[in-house]
Amino acid sequence: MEGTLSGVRKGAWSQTEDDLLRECVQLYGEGKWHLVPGRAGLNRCRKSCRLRWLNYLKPNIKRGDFGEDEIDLMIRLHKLLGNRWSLIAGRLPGRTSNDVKNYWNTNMRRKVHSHNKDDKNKNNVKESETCWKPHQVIKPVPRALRKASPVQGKVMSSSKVGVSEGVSLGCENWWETLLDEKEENTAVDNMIWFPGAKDGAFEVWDEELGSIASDFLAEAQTLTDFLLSQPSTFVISVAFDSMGRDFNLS
DNA sequence: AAAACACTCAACCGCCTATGT
DNA sequence: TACATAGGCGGTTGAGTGTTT
Repeated sequence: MEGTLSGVRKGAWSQTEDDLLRECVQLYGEGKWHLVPGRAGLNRCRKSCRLRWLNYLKPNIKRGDFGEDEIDLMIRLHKLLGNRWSLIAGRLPGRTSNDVKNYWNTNMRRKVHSHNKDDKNKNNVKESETCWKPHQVIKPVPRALRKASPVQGKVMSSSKVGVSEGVSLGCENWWETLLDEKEENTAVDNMIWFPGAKDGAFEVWDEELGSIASDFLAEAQTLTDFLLSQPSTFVISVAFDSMGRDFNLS
């Protein structure tokens, strides 16, 4: 794994390198990763430095096994967001996207696999005892509603889902009405939409995906209930995160 | 005891997007 | 508008370690 081809060191980080990187970040702060190798005196590429810091050296990184609550939240988030590991990790304090991804790929994949086998055998084990079954991932498709005008922009259609182009949201401050009743917020030409894409773009879920989202809504009479219920509040905060806005439910 | 196999996780790679010129 | 550069992300790899045979 280790090598110095093209002059840049690769492979596992030594204690000395870790110390240099830590010192550099403490001195200059995070960011400007292209300057870090020079500043720290490291023969590593910017990406390697960034990754090492984010996944290993950064303070408050939680090590060790995932707790039950973390796993539960991870499953819910994955159900909603798909393989958006950084977003999922953002909702799991102290966990990195790499941790989440690794955990999912090792533990959860195996569970899916074993579940499929179980299905074939059709034994008497109750669903609640198997704890887990493969779910259909809601993979939101970002639509063209850029941050320049996340409010007054248009929800662009996708021929795949067959929605009329350019549905105006007609909502000056959409986040202010986010907590209104679901009828007002979810129905756009038979589609369910949520803000939540990167950089303020909206994401639109078609009816099929919406039916899965309804799992989350099942226990709530209104969207307000849904959004305010744990752990679904991340839906809002993800949206606010992505728009660079602070969000506080209290 | 040792070989084979399975698993974990740190790290790399390539791609995409945002931003600056 | 086009290009260059940086930041960030998900997918994948492979060395190290643990377990089984």
